[in-house]
Amino acid sequence: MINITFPDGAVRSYEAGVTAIDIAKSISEGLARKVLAANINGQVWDATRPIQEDATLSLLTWDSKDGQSTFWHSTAHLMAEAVEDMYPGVKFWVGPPVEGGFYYDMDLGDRKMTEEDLQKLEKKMNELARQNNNYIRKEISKKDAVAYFTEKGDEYKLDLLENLNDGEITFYTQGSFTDLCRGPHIPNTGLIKAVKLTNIAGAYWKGDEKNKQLTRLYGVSFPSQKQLDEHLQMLEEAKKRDHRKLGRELGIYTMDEDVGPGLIMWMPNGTVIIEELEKLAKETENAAGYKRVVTPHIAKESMYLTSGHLPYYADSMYPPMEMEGEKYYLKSMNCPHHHKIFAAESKSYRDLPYRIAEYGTVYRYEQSGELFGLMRVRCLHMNDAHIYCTKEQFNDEFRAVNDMYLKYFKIFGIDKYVMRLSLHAPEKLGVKYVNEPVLWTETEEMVRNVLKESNIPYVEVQDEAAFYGPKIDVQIYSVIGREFTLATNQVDFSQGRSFKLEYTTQDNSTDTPLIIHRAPLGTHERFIGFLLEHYAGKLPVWLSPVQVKILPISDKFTEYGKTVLQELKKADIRAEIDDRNEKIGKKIRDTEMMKVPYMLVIGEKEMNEGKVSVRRQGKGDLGAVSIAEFLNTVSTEIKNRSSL
RNA sequence: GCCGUUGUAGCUCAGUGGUAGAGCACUUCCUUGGUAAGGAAGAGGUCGUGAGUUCAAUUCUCAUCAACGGCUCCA
Repeated sequence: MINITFPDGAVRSYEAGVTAIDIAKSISEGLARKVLAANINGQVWDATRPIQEDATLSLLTWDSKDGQSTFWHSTAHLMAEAVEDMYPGVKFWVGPPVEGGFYYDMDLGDRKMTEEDLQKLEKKMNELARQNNNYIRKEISKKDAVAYFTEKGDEYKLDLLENLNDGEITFYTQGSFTDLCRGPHIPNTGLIKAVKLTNIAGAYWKGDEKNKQLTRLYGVSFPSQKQLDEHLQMLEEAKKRDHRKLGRELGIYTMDEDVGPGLIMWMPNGTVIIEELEKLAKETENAAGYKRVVTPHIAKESMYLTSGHLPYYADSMYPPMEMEGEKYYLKSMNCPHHHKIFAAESKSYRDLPYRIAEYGTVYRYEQSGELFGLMRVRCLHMNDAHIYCTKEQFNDEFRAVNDMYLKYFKIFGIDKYVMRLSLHAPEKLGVKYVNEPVLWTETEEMVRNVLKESNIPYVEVQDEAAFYGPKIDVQIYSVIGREFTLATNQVDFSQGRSFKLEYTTQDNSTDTPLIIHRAPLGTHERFIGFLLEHYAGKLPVWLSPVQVKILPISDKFTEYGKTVLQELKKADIRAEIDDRNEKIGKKIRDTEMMKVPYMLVIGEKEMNEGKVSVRRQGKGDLGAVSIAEFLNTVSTEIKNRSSL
């Protein structure tokens, strides 16, 4: 007999060799039907795998993340079975569960998969699922495993086997499909009640673009049709807050083939948002001791050779223009220009920290397939600044930048983000990173300390640093789940030397400053893209292109409406009047759709009493107040940059 | 850049080997209406671009450009 410890601490005895399913049955049949897998001593196991020793156990159902992953992983196998049926001779690479579903990478040879095939595959998968086949785990020797896949002619699985040893190789079989797989899997295909194959994509083998491109099939599945329907419904809802859709509907930005891919044109509404963000940035930076600078959009090749950018990033810079025998590049970063400003006057330690800021326009020739709405573009406006400081000043400066981030995030109500400490990879020194092993270690430790001291939660990631130093990235997710770096705070111990930047120290020698590159508000493009999705288009009043819309009931009240409009404009409120020949219901609907935060409905009653009837977007009628009272409310809300 | 999909009016989308349609938006007229779409009429597109097949191409084929879903990349 063995002792099984349950999550609540209860201990029960079972025969050795008992399975999680058996245990579930001993509790209730209903529970047993829902069990997908089990957590045994902290490891996820098949619910059908015999337990031989004392163990802690928790049963995993759809309600747990591990349960879902197992479910999706098993569905990937089911899909592979269907694919093998439709495409005999197909070779498989890997098919893991991912956030929101699963995929399987495969080599179809010369054949192509089309959207129609997906529906046929779904049908086949449903058929196979209804056969109620068990997922059967089998431990197998490396020799036999190699023999199996050699026979099958699947060089991808053989490649996987190369890195595995006897004793750690298992096969899983369901129905007619057998796969090399670590597992675990759900007990039976019959649990998979609803399947949706979402898309076909190419994916390089082992993620390397030099390798062959495999066909990747994405899908998602659920234990009930209802859950699938809800999932699809949720995706539909998410699409509604896609910044590309909102950007068009709200007149924020546009793009045009004649202008070029990835080149954003900000329309009047979007420009208002830009100006408000810049106002915020300038206020904040002024208060924090930054000075503003303005630099040109181009520079000679020699500067990017000095900076070291050209060798690393030539491919993603627009090709140079030739003038007077010189090559000029569109700038893809502002730092070199800023360094030149630092170098323009001799500096002493008394001048440090020297902080200069610019909403700099930079151009990056991003790969065509990477362009994505406002999030990934080829011309961007960075909330850029560079801080030149001594080693002694570094901690305070770096922390001040972090504090600035947190201040901004509070204003925007940004709470779902990950701070990522991006470190170098020692084996790539001299290739991807400047070859200064000691400086790397030192500065990485400095940055880590700042994060620790300020109690900011963060994750460390290798091989994500800039070529000139470690950095902290703030990662966010778009509504369709793509990850982006919203803001960045970087240490640079390299360019100061490259540009021979110097300051006179207190003892009259010279030293090179450390440089901090920072962009808490990222770029206008990405930040506004993010904000549109974050607020679902319902921007706070201070950011709204139109803050107040005046809606006269009929044209008899247009004149009064215009006097209200003048009052609002005098108070610097962005207001408009809807004097179209439309009914009030129509005017309200249109204004609601444009997500204007305040609507002022005015008619006979309001005109006679010198009032306005206030309607808040998404909230409805708030009743009538005097013009002065409304002005006061709105002005305060704007001044405080309130989020609601 | 690579794989796949798509490209018809400002927007969302039907449709066809014989040079096109709806809804919304737009213009004009009627209507003067109290908190999410009042009514009528009108205007608007060489069907992404280029070539090929054909008596005839928006429709079929190829190329190209762009967008979309991924992969790779992201100072």
